[in-house]
Amino acid sequence: MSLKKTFQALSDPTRREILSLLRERPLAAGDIAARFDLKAATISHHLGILRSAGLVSDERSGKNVIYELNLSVMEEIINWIKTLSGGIDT
Amino acid sequence: MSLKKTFQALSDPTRREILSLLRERPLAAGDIAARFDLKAATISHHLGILRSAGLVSDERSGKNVIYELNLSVMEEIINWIKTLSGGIDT
DNA sequence: AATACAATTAGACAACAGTCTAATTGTATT
DNA sequence: AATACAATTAGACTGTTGTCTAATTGTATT
Repeated sequence: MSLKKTFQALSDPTRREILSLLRERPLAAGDIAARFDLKAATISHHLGILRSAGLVSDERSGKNVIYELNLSVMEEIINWIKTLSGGIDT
Repeated sequence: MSLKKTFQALSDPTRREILSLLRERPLAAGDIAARFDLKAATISHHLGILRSAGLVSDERSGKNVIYELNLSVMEEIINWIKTLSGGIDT
């Protein structure tokens, strides 16, 4: 997972909001879509980008596809910032 | 400075490399441009985006314009990640 | 097996981003 | 004040992004 992909994925407000929703618990694609004023197809597209950036994982459960937050990629970002700042203490 | 602007600015590899260059010391726009296979106008454009995202500050010094890294915006990113992870220990 | 529900994929379209060349602005030197 | 140097701005062009509607796939229910 490249930093480019990660930052690009995080640059969209809708995608950041999706991640925030997943903070509490995993959710089905439909449940996520229901929270936005966007078509389900659009949300599916955003979920695809998040998945491809490694920010979420997905698993089918019957008719639904459950999405779950994956925070490990965030480590990469933090490490990159650390190299920039020469090891700032956050 | 919005997260959108910040992440968008960081999503471009050239801009990330510029920030890395500025890690050591402030540099003139021309010195930065000299490190890349891109036209000076293009680099100037990138510097404008970094400035507008608050990631660098600039100051004119005679004929040159000196760019300096500004890390304070990174705090915002880290804080956002922290809210997502519910206070992960990095 | 037929129908319905959940989600994704395909294709179209407007808006935006990264690059270039050419023109412009700002500062210093002669 | 004329010229040269450093940097930015303007305008054009191509490629990418976010959204939509329509069509498709996958799974469950009847």
